[in-house]
Amino acid sequence: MPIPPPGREDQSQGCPTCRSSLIGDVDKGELVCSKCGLVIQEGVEDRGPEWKALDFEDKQKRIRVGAPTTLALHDYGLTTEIGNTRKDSHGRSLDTFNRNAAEKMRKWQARIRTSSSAERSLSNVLSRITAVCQAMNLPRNVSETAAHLYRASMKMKVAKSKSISGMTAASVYLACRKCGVGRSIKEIARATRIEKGDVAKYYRLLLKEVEKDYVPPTSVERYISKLVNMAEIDPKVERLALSLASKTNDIRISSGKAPAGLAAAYVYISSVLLDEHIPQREVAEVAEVTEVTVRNRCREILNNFLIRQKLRPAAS
DNA sequence: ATGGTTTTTACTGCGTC
DNA sequence: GACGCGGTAAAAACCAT
Repeated sequence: MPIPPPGREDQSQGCPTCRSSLIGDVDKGELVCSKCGLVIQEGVEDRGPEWKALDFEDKQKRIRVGAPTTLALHDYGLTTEIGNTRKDSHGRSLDTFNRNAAEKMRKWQARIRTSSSAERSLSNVLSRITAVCQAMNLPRNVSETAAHLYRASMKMKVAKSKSISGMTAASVYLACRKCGVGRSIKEIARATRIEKGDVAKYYRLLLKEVEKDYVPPTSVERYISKLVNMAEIDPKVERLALSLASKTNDIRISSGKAPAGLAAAYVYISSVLLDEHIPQREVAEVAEVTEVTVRNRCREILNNFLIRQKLRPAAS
């Protein structure tokens, strides 16, 4: 059943119960009756990720990574196939001349499709990008963005004679940043089995040549959420950490500092304040920084701001 | 290449369970 | 004694110039 464009009504098929017209809710991938709200068909098509996840498990369940018809395929998934049936569109047999012509066209079409070396390498890189994104459980918009970036770099001849794996990693990393998905170079390097320095090198290249706009680093808030998700920390710690972060975000504290360390410090402070007390070691570990860094950030935050614990009504 | 800044490494001492 | 924590010095990594 084809999905009508968003908001537009599809008159061809009515709702089975009230006979009203159907509306395609593209965001949810549903076909919904305009009157009674009945969902006719669910999960018709994945359109982008659902990036609202409450906890880690939820996230695992909801993230969808796939390779449908998009930028991630070298020909956008729009391939023309010329069949080798010996009939024309009306079902009549072709004469010898036309049959030979069709045969030739078919041959060339198949040859051209992936024959140029540029095409072949493009499809190679794109499949690697999707593989990496899949392995890292990244949402689809990231792999799309990464694919787009790689295409752009290729078009601008930046990718020429560059390491394919390096460009893959850099595209994915930049895509993560553009999409606001907090993944560190370190994580990308791990997933692609490339040296961190190389990822950084190609990332800089990409930044300089392709993505000229400023790409803000992943915000501390994102890191906090990520930390909390990964360590399965009580959401109330996250809430406090986020509010502390928003109230104390200050150039004195954050400029030039690794956001992961800062996030770890906020989470740590919050956990202590809420009597959850997650050890420094633990936050440091999931944030992939050292305890020393956590301590230093903590000290700076506490030195610059007076954090008073709000007295809660005595529970006991 | 270089110099300033930040992070890591490695180590020590303190208090508590 | 094991653990969590706070601190320090020096090495390493990072970044802008």
